[in-house]
Amino acid sequence: MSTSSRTERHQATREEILSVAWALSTEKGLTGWSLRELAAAVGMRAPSLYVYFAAKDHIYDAMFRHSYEALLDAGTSADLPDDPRARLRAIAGTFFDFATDNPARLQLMFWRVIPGFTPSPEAYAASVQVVERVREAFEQIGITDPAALDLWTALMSGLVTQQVSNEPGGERWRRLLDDAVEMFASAQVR
Amino acid sequence: MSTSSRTERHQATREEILSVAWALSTEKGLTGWSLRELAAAVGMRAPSLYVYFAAKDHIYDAMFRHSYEALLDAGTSADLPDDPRARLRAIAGTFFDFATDNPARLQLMFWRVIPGFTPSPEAYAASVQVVERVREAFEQIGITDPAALDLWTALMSGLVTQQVSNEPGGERWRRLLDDAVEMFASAQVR
DNA sequence: CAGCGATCCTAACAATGTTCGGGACAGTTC
DNA sequence: GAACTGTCCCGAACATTGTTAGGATCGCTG
Repeated sequence: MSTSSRTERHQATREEILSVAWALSTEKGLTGWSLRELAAAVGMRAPSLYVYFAAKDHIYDAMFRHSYEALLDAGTSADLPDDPRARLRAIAGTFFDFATDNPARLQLMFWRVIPGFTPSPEAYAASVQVVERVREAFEQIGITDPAALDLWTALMSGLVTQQVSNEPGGERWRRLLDDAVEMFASAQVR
Repeated sequence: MSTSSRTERHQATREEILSVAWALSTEKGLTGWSLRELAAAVGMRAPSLYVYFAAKDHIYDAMFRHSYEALLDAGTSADLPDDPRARLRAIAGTFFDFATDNPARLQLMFWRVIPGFTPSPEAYAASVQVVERVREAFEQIGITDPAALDLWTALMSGLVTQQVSNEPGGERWRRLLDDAVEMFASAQVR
């Protein structure tokens, strides 16, 4: 286990750094911590972080990717009802609750909070996969129009954004979710 | 004109600084310029800016306020048709075009792009006024349910956000606007 | 055992927003 | 007109940021 142990330890440290970065982001905001702070919380000095990440943005990139993979997981584990509208409501609810659960994560995923940060192709692929998953779900229901999918993503992101930026922790837009789904569904059958 | 000329010149310089800040933001991004850069473009050094603004965030605050006042202007100058749905379409179109016109402005108004920046009460009041204006317009049409207004703002912000962050300069979500309005309107009459 | 690469450090760099202290000049007051 | 006062602007400096350079240590590999 010699060679493997080396890269294994490397990987383990990488993930510990990420885990601490998440804790700091949740506690002090996505941009509320410095590399020196992060390093100290892991038990090292700032320059040593560069052994594991080439730049601070690379840490954000890994977090970005993790977020979308987590969303994919949340979407997969949720079991969906058969009735089309109930199914849409379930998808919407899962997404909304996931998105509003951690504001720092939401900022990273949907807002451009970090100046100059653009997700890497690999990280971006994870986000594309999420949309693809929704597309498949829509197809099963019988909604194949790409425009409908675009409208759906706009509606969902709008609701979540309003909730988090105007009434964080509240339910004002959460309560509208079923109505919004109903509105969307009715517009599809014409 | 002694005393008045002093404060007048002060005010004029303040606005010149803001104007240059807008130019820099449009050209290099909302957070793509430094105080030294801004100062140089106005013909002074960074510390002198503090004569006019107590901090960089105060410059952003003034820009934030200006943005919402401009949106209010755009909403006021647009003349609205009588037919309710056509009226909604006009409101939506005005808003969408204004919001997507300047990405830096959109970021400042609706996204939390500047770490730690929160609009001052006076600046925030301008944004409240915009929502209030929409509320009045809705009232005239006959939509008085506050939930409908919340749904509307979510829908609009979602469409604009998707357009700017996924296809800046394009029309993919702009084309959905009338359909979105139709969907919203149909859901109100039940 | 010799060597080499991974890991971690201290020191330092450039850039940032911001503060300090002082100089120049216009306006007001005696 | 002289003295004062406050505004405007500056150079120097500070703390903090992400990041790089160079060197020491230590463990795995030949």
